Amino acid sequence: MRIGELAARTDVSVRSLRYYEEQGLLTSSRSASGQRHYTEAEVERVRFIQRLYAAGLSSRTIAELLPCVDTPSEGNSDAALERMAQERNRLSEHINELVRTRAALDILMATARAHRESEALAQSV
Amino acid sequence: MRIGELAARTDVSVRSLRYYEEQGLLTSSRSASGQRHYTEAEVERVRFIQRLYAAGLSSRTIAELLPCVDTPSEGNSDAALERMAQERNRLSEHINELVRTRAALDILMATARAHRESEALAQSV
DNA sequence: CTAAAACCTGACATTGATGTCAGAGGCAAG
DNA sequence: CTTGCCTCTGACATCAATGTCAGGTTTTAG
Repeated sequence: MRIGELAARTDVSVRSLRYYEEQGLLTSSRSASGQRHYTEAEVERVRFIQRLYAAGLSSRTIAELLPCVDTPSEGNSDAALERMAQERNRLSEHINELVRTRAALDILMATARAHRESEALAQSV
Repeated sequence: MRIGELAARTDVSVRSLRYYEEQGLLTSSRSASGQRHYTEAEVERVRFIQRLYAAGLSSRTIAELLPCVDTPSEGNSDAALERMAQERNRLSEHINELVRTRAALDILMATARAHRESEALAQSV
């Protein structure tokens, strides 16, 4: 498929796809005239990339991990495994923090609701 | 306390504290000579702001929610409550996504480890 | 064949939070 | 009083991901 279709199917802009390639996160075969062509597999790959972005990884970090996805053997494995474990921890910590923040929001909302009700009560008297 | 101390205690740069004030997230009383002064309460507030930033809220969004924290009564409550619920949902979704990403990373790591072991095995033969 | 739509490269713009610098003033200790 | 550190404002720089535009080529549909 060409870049437009990949963009449509992944909800990622054409611009971004080209940027991913520039950053070494994505590869494409080129037609004789130079147009990028992708296979089905790239759809999943782009979604995975998006997911890592959403997890707060930079493209540099993603670029370090993806080779490990492509060829899960090789000498890279050792350092890459370390790297992944590290990012995994960062992610876990981040998740914990978000959960705590959500809890804080819940308390805030409960307080606000309580105030609203006490106001309604005051008004009804 | 002055801005330097607040910065030190919250691990937020002086520059950022001034930025928060500019964005309406933080207020300070000024001394006669124009220097900012803060109370103990601001320490917690800055930490909370950082927390919301980490949760992916923009300063604009934070600015919408904080009034509701300061005066949890008033007419703002109604719209603000809606806003908070909305952000709360966004946050929950985000957390879910991160958890799924972490799971994907775990699978990747397991695969890499398996490969490493099978290689070690091959070498030992 | 022709026009519209999609693609190419390369460049510049944008956004948000933050860094950094310059020039000036404030404040505490020696 | 002076020296050193902190603070002030205002401006410009940065970074990463993405948007946007221009000028040119390719592909597709009629």
